[in-house]
Amino acid sequence: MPTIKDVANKAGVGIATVSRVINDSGYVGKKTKEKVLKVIDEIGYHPNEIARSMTRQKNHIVAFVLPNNKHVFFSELLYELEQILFEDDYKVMLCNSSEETYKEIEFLNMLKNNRVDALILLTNNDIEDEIDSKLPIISFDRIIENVPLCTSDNYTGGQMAADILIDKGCEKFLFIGDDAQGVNTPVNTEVSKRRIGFNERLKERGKKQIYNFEYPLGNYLIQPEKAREVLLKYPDVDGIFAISDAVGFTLIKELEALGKNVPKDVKVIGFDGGSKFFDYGRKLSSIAQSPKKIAKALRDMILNFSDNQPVKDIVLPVKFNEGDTT
Amino acid sequence: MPTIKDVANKAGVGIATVSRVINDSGYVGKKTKEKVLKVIDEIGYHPNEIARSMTRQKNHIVAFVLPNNKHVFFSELLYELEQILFEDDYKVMLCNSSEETYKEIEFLNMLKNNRVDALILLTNNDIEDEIDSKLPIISFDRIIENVPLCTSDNYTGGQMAADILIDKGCEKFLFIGDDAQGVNTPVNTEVSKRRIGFNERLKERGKKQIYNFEYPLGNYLIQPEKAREVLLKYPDVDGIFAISDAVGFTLIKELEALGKNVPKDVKVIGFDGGSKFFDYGRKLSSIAQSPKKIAKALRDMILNFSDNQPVKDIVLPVKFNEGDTT
DNA sequence: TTGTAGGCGTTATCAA
DNA sequence: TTGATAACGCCTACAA
Repeated sequence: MPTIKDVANKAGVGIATVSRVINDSGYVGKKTKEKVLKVIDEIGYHPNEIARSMTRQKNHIVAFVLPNNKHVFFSELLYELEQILFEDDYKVMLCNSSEETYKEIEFLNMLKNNRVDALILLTNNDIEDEIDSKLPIISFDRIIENVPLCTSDNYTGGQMAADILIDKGCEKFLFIGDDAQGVNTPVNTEVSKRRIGFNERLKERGKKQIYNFEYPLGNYLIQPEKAREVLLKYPDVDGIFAISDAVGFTLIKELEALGKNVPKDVKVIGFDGGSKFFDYGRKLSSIAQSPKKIAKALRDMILNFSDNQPVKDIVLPVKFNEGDTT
Repeated sequence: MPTIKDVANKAGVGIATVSRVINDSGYVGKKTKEKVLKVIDEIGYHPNEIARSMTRQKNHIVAFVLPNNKHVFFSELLYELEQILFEDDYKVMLCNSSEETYKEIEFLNMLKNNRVDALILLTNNDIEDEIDSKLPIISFDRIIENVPLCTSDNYTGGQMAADILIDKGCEKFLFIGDDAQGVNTPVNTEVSKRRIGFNERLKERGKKQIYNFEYPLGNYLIQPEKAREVLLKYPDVDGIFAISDAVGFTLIKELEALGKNVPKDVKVIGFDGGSKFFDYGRKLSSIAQSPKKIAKALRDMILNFSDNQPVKDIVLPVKFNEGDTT
């Protein structure tokens, strides 16, 4: 691999001049510039980004720590994030924690070691003690002291779900989901606001028959047997709000297996987006987050970190995607 | 951030000694070692990986260039790859090309810029001219001269599909899929061997009624209208081999919409895995690739690159996952 | 407008 | 066993 020195030698100039040319900085004579560019092309010189990172102590990499890139919503978010950061010449490092504490911590160390420009953290464990809030960390969906937060408006989303079910005539409600989200230890998650918003709005509007079933989901899914058990336990429920689309879908399948008609007997609303599942059966009504908007918000936060600007929390709006299950 | 120098000063030793301690290399006195480790802990020293990469001219990063991490099969492969490389302390950089030529090329440049130890390339465009085969590039599913290849045994997979459909009594066959896989320009892809293996085995076993429908899929999906059009064009077909599960699913939906019974009237086999779709409706019979095995093979190839060992092509076996569509 | 030299934080070589 | 010191490739004062 040719270096800046090779270019300088061959062009008969100093390395500083070559540096100025490739960075388009400082004064460079027109002819000199042309000559340098020609040599660069001839010998196929590419600046060594590692060396650049060395002086800058930044490597233009953003690490995204998440439970699992296979999950539909996460995969969309990951995709949008990578797409938008590409425009600013940031690269995305994929860090699947598989919900393991030791992996989350290892990735945190990577931030310290690798000097990534920023780390986006979607934890499933209580690793607050491991976090140095002076580092460029952004939390997605988890509330961590002194760490800037990006999330969707889960509380309003819960309220919306309540309003929709009430307006459609439901009387007996069930929320089903994983409140803790932590596998090994509970984490303080934004996601629980879905339940809280749902419950509070129901009460505000005078509804009394509300069941909450909080089940520690493994891998963000509910086992069909468990779902059926819950449905059998609350057979008179006619309005269900599921913490995610994935859970919502399992519920619908089990409801139908139990001979219920969705949405006639029971209405179901999920959370995340719904559209992703359209190809595979029912169109699930869902409170939708926008992966694209989230990605943009994260990008803005990252750029603020880079510019040493203050990084403020961002809460993004959700919207109702009507399917055929309400 | 403290540096190796800070550790050396505080411990009253030279930086070389500290280096030996953190790398566990060379001789270090027991007491010296303890002292150094204590200081490292006290001041919270983390070796700067950028500087390490500087001397090594390697950064322990593998770039994975793929069309889109949202696709089910790719997302599984990505996940498995990240998981397995984590064990060897490699980080994975996600590079979505979105099937765009300029992005693929930009990611190739990243490799030249010395950022990554290896680059796994799943292209959708003819960028062979841009590839320097002396660089640590591994091609997945695409045949590129002088670039080591990792792929599943698509040819045998096609043969298997033929055998299964024949054995189940089918007489009139349809292959449907995207042979070129290139969006802008055709690429020489391993994937077309699915069709070739299928056709050749059918002929070997004396079958004459074989239709091939090669449709340039955008985004790896087939539009439902297009699928229906094809099915109407070949109404007497009773055995279908789809290039992917995603295409297979669309076909099943359209077949059912046309009043056909799957598998009674028409049998359908997909390719990739099948199980991923189990939750959302039919259990599609499928020639399954193993993302885990592929990831392991890729890991081995990467390690060989690192050790300057020869890197040989790897072709992995596929197996038939029986669902309820055959 | 250009070139020299020091520094970024490590590793590796070579004396001591 | 240790510790200077020279790379690694680039950027950036500072000088010329």
